[in-house]
Amino acid sequence: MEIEKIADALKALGDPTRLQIVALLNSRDCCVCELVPVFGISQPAISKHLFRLKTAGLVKETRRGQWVFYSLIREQLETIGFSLTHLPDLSYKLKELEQQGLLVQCN
Amino acid sequence: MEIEKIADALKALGDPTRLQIVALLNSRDCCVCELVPVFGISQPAISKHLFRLKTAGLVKETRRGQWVFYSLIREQLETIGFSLTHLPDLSYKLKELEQQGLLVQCN
DNA sequence: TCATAATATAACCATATCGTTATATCAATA
DNA sequence: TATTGATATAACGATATGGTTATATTATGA
Repeated sequence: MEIEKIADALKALGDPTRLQIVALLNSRDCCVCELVPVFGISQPAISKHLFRLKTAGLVKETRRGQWVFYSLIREQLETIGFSLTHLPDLSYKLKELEQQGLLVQCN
Repeated sequence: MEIEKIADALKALGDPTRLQIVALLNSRDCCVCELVPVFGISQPAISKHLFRLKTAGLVKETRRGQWVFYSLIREQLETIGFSLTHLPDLSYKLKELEQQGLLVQCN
């Protein structure tokens, strides 16, 4: 892959919110409505981050009825030479929200 | 490592010039005066990119007399989960400049 | 010690980035 | 079909980024 494309993907990963989104998606696919309450930012901000990751070829979306789920494209991460194994497991954030009843039932 | 630190290092890598600098340093340590002619940008611009990489903990500097050589901190790249093996070998750029006599004799 | 070469820092500017709020789009359902 | 909920897009603003030129710093050598 051209070095500019790799740089673009690394830049997409080089934001704390997006990198945490990627870490979450590493534990399981997530719906936009699940990601919003994890971070203290607006739904449009989350949508834009997801769009940025999608543009870099790092995630793909799947609509399930009303909801849109995002998942990692692991081959692309492999292609740019980035390994997820060094990222912390953030799935506890989703679990906490779920226990507090702050997640919409989207699946 | 905290995810913010990883994101910061990935952001440092997420610029085409800096990623190419890293690719060059992967082939051998380089002096600032060698890097300047490789890219079409000014010496201060190169210095700032190197400072950014240094701040992210990705490179270190060693002064040899008049010249300052930069080298990769490979453990840090490993720590953030980034592998250099997918980067193209850019050492030909230095070789071309050398053959054209456009490199200062700095070692 | 003074001139020169290499590098770093300062000040500045144009553009990109990342957030916001408001609004549009799309699917589900009463 | 009208309403509601989820998501995307538009428009905007504050700050970050990456380049420039000018200047300061540091080391070498006549």
